[in-house]
Amino acid sequence: MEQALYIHNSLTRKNEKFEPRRPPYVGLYVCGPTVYGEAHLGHARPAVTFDLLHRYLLHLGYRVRYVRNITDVGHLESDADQGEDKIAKKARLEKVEPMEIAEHYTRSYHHNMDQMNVLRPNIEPRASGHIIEQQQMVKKILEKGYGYVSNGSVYFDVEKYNREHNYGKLSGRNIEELRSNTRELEGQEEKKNPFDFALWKKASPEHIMQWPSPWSDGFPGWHLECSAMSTKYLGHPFDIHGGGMDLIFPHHDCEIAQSTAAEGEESVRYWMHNNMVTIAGQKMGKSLHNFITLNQFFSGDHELLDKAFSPMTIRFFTLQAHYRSPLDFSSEALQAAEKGLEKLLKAGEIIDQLKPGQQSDMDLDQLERDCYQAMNDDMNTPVLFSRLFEMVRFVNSVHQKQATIHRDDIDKLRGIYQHFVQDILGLERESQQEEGSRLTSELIEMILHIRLEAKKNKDFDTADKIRDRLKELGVIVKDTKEGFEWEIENE
RNA sequence: GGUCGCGUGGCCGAGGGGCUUAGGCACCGGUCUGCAAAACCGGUUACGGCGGUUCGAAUCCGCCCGCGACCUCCA
Repeated sequence: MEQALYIHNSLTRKNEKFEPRRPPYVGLYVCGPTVYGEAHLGHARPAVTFDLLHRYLLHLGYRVRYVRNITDVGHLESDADQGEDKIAKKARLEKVEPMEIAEHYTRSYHHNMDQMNVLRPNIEPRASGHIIEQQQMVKKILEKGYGYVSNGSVYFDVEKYNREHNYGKLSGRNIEELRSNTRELEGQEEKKNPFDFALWKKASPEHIMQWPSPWSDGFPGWHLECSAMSTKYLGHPFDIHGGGMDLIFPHHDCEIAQSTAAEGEESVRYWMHNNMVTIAGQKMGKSLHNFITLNQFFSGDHELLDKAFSPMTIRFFTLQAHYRSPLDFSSEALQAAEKGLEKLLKAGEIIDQLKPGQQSDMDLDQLERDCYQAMNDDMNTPVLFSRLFEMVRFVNSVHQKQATIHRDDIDKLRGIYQHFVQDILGLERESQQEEGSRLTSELIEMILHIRLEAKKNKDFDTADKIRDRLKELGVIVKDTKEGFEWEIENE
């Protein structure tokens, strides 16, 4: 692979050549879910985006350690009254242990991600399992003089940090702007400046999730877990940190500040951010009644959906847009994606049936170069798909004997398909009742042979009756020159 | 209000100063077919608005309109 991978670094806002610090090893950290509810599209997009990156890096031969956290503690309810721990709040409502809630939704998340063929990260650390590491980081920041204790809580001294470094460099904010824009909120009197953020927060007595610390019984500040866990598992500095665009400020700017304060230098070499998801042109939100969970997509059980959409369709649809563009979901667009995906998967099956000819009517080396070029250009999957669909057209033409392919090129074609469609894009046919279908297949074939006889005898009434009846049962029959083809309709 | 980003044909979605017919879906015509489906071939519909820079702008600049993310304890 001569070409080099370029990725868009949010820090410089430019596409940069990707060069790992210690090849062939690559450290990748991505902000994972807060497990207090079912996974929705806002979870699917970053998961699929960075799954693509993960898979591509593996394909290129890198040894990747992919870390994605599970946030199960410490984050406060914004619209809620008391600033009660989000998970604790839900637990009280449902009368179960907070960890039970976290566990439940973690499993649900895993299940949804498996359905979409998202490879599991190598490590999925939980914030609750890394309280010690987070406390150590707080200590380190205090020792270096970038934090201060106030009433049992520890805050990060943004002003001091900003004198030597650039706070807000990732989001393009500056401290003066923040000063003038900060809203008046309760509890600010503990802080030197309103824009200081918590490293450790003292818990109120009714707060369920809390841990002892030198400063108070409390819980770690929001941004700390990612800094602590990425350092622990990937070292310092590490290669790539990813997440949604909505996390750039304050989350990732705070991470930069914390790590830099603790370690003396920045910890992340490439920042990558996926764009957001909208539904029928609107942002997704519970109050807008367009909040759709992945399970609702898979079942079709939502008023905005005309039908169910398979996990693989959601994956394909997500990848059809570039990860840095906004992605708008609609029933109509998804139905188009469903057909496109089917066409692509079908072509994969046809490749195995191709008959070789004298020469090839398509330059497969060029095709392969084009595919790599698309991926290397900041993972331009829309362009990759346009190349792959050109390949699909060629495959179908050969299948219909309107084009030819040389024997050697069939293997090459199969390789390209395997690498790009299956390995990198992670698109595969969802297993449709594999077991017990052998008898079914043979029965269908037998019936179709009888139909072929009928056709030969010009008994089209019988032939059509068989085809219509099979269609009712979900079996699509297609006549060909040699005889017939059939397939089972989706769903 | 501030920062950043987006606005492409019926729908989705790349590209990004002249030449990409991008691609998918839909629609129309053709080939094939007993018919149909699929596939293949061909076709239609573009670059939010107004100015400017340029020999030339969808692509650069300005303003306007519309949409989105973030703006400190909500990943």
